[in-house]
Amino acid sequence: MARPTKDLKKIPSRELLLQAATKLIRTNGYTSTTVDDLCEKAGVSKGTLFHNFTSKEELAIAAANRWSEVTSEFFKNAPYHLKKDPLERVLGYVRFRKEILRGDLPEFTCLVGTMAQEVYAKHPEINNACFASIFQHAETLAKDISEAKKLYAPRARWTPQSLAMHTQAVIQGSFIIAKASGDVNLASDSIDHLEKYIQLLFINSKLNSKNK
Amino acid sequence: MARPTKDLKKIPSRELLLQAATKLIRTNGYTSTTVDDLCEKAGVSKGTLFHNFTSKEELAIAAANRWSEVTSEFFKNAPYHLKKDPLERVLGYVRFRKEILRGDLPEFTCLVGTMAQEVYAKHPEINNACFASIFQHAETLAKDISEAKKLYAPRARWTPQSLAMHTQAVIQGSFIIAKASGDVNLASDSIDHLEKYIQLLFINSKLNSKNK
DNA sequence: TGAATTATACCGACTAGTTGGTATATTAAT
DNA sequence: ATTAATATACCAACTAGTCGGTATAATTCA
Repeated sequence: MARPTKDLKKIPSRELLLQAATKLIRTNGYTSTTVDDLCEKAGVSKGTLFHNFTSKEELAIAAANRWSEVTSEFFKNAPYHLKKDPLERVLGYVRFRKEILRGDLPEFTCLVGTMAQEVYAKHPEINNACFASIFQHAETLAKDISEAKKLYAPRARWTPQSLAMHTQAVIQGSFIIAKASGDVNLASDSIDHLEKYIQLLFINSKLNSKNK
Repeated sequence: MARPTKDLKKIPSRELLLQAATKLIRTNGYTSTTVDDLCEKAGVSKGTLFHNFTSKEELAIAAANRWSEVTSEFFKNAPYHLKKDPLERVLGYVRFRKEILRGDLPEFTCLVGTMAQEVYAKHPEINNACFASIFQHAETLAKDISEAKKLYAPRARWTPQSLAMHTQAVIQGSFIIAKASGDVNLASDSIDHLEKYIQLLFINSKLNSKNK
């Protein structure tokens, strides 16, 4: 007794709405994205939206949470994780972030960074979801940084957490510059500087260790 | 024959509106800031707003332009400019940016960075004004970086412009992190990393030069 | 000078359209 | 038959922007 209807089932409305929210909010921000826009983009009626989410705000929160899941999966499967040397994994991460600056701005720009900036005062719950996403992502990176530090710069005074968070700041900042200028290369250049910084941070410690 | 009425004249409505726009948009973003909010904050009627500006968008553009003027004046008068060594001026700038992270978020956060991120797709003219502001500011810094480079790292392959823009990216990114987390220290830490990067960039070049 | 004219700054009620959200109806799944 | 999912019509609040009009200042003219 096959159930072809279920197996061939189309993407559920909830998922379509989350995707629509991600696209539209990345492009135009939270406030400018209207409920009607979301419904139209998802190809779904207003009733469906409010059947799945109690409010536009809740949809935004759900989108931020889904963003966390999707991106963590995306980076988990990225090739740089295969490197055995933790420093190479850290540098691989940074290079990977540069490589994925392709296509139109809303395609590589960060949903949660965009939203956090805009809604932090009026929608603290959305803000919390955004920070959780950024923080969680930074923590994953911090693990590799921590291993690299133990290996190559055990005495350095900076913490892996702060370097991980700095990495996120640079990436978020580079998105702002890219959006403002319309020139992705500026974002790319900034990430190059970040890569160089991390290299210098470790190379220098290596030298210091040798000299002591 | 004194003219006390004129001399004691109150701040013109136009100026009040620009100040209101700066405060409100920094806090809530462009779209969430309503015309009524702006009027109320400025203590001015709607008629007055539209007498001085043709649209909310034009007010935002004017606010971005005024932001350029005010901030450039503010940094021009900052103490780090007195240093004779250009590298010290560059480092002084970075330290100064860290020092002014005081008070509530909307007090030190960047108007044009906030707006650019939000409006780049729907209000390109606002976006242009924002980029002009960021770019102009970066160019001022690039001059000092350029002098420092000639002095201490003439052969390094990075350009003063890209380092100046990177500096802006870090600062903008640190604002996002601060807003998302509600913790100014994270912004502060990120700027510390930036300072260390610039130091390493020059120290390392000095070493390279000596070794050659 | 001082009255007439004109330009500027300002006000707040109003409007046409939009907003997030609801109520009710219809359809599909079990 | 009952529940879940979707659609549509609708609403009250809000939105940016308009309009008719007033108060004040600047300019012109007698």
